[in-house]
Amino acid sequence: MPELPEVETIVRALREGGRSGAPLPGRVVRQAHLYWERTLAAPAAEEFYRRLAGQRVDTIYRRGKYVCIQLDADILLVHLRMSGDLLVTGSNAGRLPAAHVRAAITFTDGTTLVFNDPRKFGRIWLVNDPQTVLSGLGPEPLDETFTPEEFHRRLAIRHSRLKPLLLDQSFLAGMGNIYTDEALHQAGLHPAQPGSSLGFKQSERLLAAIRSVLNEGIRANGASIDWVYRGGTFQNNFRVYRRTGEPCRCCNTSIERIQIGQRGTHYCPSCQPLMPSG
DNA sequence: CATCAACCCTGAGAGC
DNA sequence: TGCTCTCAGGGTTGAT
Repeated sequence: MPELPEVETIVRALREGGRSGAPLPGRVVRQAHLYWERTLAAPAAEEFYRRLAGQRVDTIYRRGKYVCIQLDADILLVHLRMSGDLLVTGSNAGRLPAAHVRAAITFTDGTTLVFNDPRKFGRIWLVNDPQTVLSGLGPEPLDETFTPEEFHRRLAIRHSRLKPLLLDQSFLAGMGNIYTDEALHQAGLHPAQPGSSLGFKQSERLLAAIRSVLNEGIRANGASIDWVYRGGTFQNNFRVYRRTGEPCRCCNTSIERIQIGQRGTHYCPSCQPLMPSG
């Protein structure tokens, strides 16, 4: 499931070329097509086709888990959700990847940007101002200007447990189930620990752990699990995620799996004790 | 604000 | 082998 590192990997591939062919910037849209209309969040399909045609791709960047493709006049925003993927097919391919194509944008050079999404949860927006979609997002965890002091301040006013809090995109943008479990383990914090119970040192340690696992994930080109394969290798570095019953790499204690906020949560009971929050 | 449940979907894995 | 059943998982919405 694409989280920040996986989205970053995809963005870099689209921007710089690589697994998905030559770089996207500079190409001009000839035509778009939707194979599953609900993939398009806004605007209506007819307007989407009309406005997109003729626009040239400018810059490509990531905000939270969104892929942002800046065009001449508008910006194309893509959220991959559970199973989405973006790739570019070659000019002489003429065929789309067999599996689950929900949308395709063909350029004047004959290449096509394909949105593949087996579970149909992914969404695409074409808007003039990205803020109409992205305004609710919290800070970027890897942004250097986002300080431990600021992070601690945000934690201090939230009584929610750390697991659902870190998954809340308005609190912090980009974390998903994998990297949240991994970061909490690295920080030695129990997933049910209330955010407001953390002292400054613990907040600082948590932010460092978050950055550490995200950077590690990016370096590994993301994680490849389930049926969505991206060529990433971070799954080989999991310390707790999907390691239920296996020994903790730090202390050999058996990793446990619990439900917190409707999410499967993996942690080491020994390395991540629940601290009294009084 | 915190918590929970339902919903959107499909493929994988389990059970038979 | 092949069927049916359950469930994960991000995010949104609505209820308590």
